[in-house]
Amino acid sequence: MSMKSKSTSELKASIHRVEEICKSNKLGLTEIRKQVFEIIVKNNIPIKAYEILDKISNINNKPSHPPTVYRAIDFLIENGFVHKLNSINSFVGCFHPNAHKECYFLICKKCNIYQECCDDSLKDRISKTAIHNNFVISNTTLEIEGHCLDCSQK
Amino acid sequence: MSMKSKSTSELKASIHRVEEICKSNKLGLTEIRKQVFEIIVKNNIPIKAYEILDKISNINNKPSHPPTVYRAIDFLIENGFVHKLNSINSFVGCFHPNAHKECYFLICKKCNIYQECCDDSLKDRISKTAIHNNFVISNTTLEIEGHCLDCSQK
DNA sequence: TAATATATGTTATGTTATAACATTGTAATG
DNA sequence: CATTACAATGTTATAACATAACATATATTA
Repeated sequence: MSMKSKSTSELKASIHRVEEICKSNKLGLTEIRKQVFEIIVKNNIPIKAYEILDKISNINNKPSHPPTVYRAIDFLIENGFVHKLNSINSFVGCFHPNAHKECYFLICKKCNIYQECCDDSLKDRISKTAIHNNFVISNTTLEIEGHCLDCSQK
Repeated sequence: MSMKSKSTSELKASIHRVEEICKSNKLGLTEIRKQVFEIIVKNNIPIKAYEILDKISNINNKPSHPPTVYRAIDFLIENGFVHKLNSINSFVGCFHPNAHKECYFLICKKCNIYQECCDDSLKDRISKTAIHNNFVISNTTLEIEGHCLDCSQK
């Protein structure tokens, strides 16, 4: 699997999917939340909160404030539409929301492209590790940093 | 494996081990670096940089500044004596430095006790996932948050 | 000893995130 | 319809986390 960025149609589909999920679950996908989601998914690399803030301010032609952005992000994360990459304080869109609540990531340090890598065998292995330690998982952060194929060949 | 805190003898051994490694590798384990390491390992839960700062200031009876602490932390992380938990912006001591450069963690959200869980099968699984994606790993963050046995029974 | 490298001190500032409270919009209920 | 309640957003301020830049000190070695 390559780490190329998403196509326009993939982006559209992703946005449409979120709209549908919100509609059917009666989640308030307000204008700001939608704007923030679109900014995040259209960015093909992880984006920072204050970068979103700048973009939102530009779109709406008036300054926005951090809480506005962080609240929207919270909403999007709570509902599985967006993930936070703790290792780089950045946010990425989820391209299969509802498939699972946890996502694992490969993050290229050179080109910053990221890739979800949530295969079941990995999930199982983490689950077994937790069980082995009598531990009940609430959430998992797995972020693998390194170099993607393209960047490691250069 | 329980998540109880380390015994005094384990702490002493841990500190002594670091001293030995530094001596044999000619790493400058200065007074401040040693103080910061001891503060981190003696704390049986993950500790934050500014908590370390307070403790250092108290020990030395004079105010220290953030760069002093962050530099010491950098040194300790570079040499594998300490790890950062990105999901909670906190630091923990490593009780088997040099065994491997990566560590995986279970972190109890209730009592904050943490547990290293670096078994090979998990490491292999992560490694395979990377290979499958043509990805070359430089570093991995795996932090499993949830509840330990004691806290999930209460 | 002079030159160099390593570590620390100090000031300031950059970056990331949230608290607290006011205001607005909207839906539900009497 | 007015009232209440709730959800969302606006706004100001500040908390929490981290580093840049430059000065000073300490140790190493040519």
